[in-house]
Amino acid sequence: MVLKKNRNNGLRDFQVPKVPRCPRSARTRVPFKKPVEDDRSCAFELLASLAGELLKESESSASSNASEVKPLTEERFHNGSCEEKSSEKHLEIAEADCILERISANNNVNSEIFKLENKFGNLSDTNRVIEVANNPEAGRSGFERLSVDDKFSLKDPLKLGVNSPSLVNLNSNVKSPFRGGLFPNASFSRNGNDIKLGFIDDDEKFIRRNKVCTKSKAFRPSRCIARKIIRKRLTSKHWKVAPKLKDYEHSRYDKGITSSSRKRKTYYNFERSQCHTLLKRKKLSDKGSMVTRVGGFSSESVSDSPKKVIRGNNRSSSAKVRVSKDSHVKFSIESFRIPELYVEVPETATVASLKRTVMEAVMNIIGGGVHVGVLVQGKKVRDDNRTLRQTGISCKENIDKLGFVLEPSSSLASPVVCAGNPSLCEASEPTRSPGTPSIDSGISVVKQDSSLLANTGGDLVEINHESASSLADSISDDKLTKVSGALVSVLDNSVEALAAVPVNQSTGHSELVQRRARRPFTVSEVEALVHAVEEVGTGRWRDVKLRCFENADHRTYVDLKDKWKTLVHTAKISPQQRRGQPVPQELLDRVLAAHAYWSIHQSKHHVKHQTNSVQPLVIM
DNA sequence: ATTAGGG
DNA sequence: CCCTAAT
Repeated sequence: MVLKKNRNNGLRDFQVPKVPRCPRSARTRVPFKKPVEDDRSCAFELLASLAGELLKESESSASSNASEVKPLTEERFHNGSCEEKSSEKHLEIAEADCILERISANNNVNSEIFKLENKFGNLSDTNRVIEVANNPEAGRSGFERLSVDDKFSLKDPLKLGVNSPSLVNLNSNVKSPFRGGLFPNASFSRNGNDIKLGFIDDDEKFIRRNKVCTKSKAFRPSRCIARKIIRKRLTSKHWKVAPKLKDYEHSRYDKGITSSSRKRKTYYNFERSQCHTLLKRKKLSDKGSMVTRVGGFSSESVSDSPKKVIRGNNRSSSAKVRVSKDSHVKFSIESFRIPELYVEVPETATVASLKRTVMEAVMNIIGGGVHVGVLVQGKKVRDDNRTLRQTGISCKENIDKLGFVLEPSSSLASPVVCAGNPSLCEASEPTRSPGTPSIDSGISVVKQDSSLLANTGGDLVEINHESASSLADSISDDKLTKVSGALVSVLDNSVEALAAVPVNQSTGHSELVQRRARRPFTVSEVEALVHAVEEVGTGRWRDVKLRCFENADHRTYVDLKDKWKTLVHTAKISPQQRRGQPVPQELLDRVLAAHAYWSIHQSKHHVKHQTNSVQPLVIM
């Protein structure tokens, strides 16, 4: 079978014609320099990149010539006149500004969105593969988190990956009380007596690159905090209180974060001010809140191919199946549907923040690693091992509903963040979107699980105050209100009921709360962990965290503790039984040594010594 | 908020 | 990783 995506006809929607671009070389090095200005184009770029990746993937897997996908070379760029592109860019931005202004002015987003759609639909030029796409993790959180004073090398985008801890500092003259040796390749930076491991993580870029944020929790990026809160909220199965609207904000919101701790006060306040917009419940209660739903960007462009083509009628994409001899099926995918976006902004939000919000929503989707889902008869084909014939995709069959959807990478089970309206976060099957809320601008973004689209045949659900409260049910019952428009603007002013209905309750899908994406510890991390434990001892995970993982926000002290637990276990079992990325035996030995040592010595006995001076410890 | 331990 | 109980 030939899976061919014609470069001229296919994937047109992801092509980027006008969008200004930097040369590949420049993109890889400077792309994050001025994220704010670039984010718009970044989305387009990512779209283009996505197309490129898809193209590349399919072609390589289909034994076609993968080299058809060529990145824009510097050469090409120069030949292509930077100035032109640059001016185009300004045009684009200006245009976008206009659109968004119109949107905000009229509160009528439909027409404008359609125009945007058309824009997307006209994208042409798949000759570019954006490096970010190489590492799904890298681009997920949005570029705007990268500060200008980024000291990390951006030459190699792959370094931005979670599992690629970048070295902050290489002076690793860190003595281990156990080994008395040096950490060879560990990436430690010495900070007084603290050894910190510098990690770059998509979610943490912001923190790490902005010192301000690392020191005081009061300045912690609201996003992380918010995510935690959201998770917590979504996690708690019993928060069913239906306070009066008036008290809602306080009773509900404060409940979670009001704490006794005085010193965290500012933190909470900050958190609150930043996060309140996240809680869609509150939001929805706000009279002026506007929930916008952006349908997938897809254009149902019709190919002018004269061939005998079965065109997929699925809303999720525009696909064609060409029948050819030797029972090969040729697909011509004209457009993909991008998973829906949920965007919610207060009326008082600025246009700029709306832009960022939409931007981030898009980024979250296409930057988080995208897979392709196949839909037949409106149903998602889940069994990847089935043949096309078995699936009903064959020359004979009349494939009137063949569709493709872009969906978040299902490999990592990231949380579906229902920043605003949890009821919209339908739990649906394995593919969960790594949605990340954007709260920087006081705006929340919710990415809808794309598989929802698939399961529902891609129908859109109208959101309004009537249907919102029962939306979750509607979705799960497949009683979807079809909406012709790609975007529905909602002025919601009475969703009290909704606000009080936990997702779990209304949907019965308690699994909704996603567990965090699995993030295997790297050797460097293990190294750091071992080192910290050696010094601090077990049972003081907070200290361990502070010592070596303060900047690795995705590693909680619980994580560290758990990791230590597994390390000890790993060290005990035979190498054959170990799985995952192998941990150097040397480290495992240290683990055992430290474990043995600290199980005898109470770690508290050594507290003072550990904090200020490296106290040589006797290996048991 | 942390810690410890089971799942 | 998650969840919880106990601090």
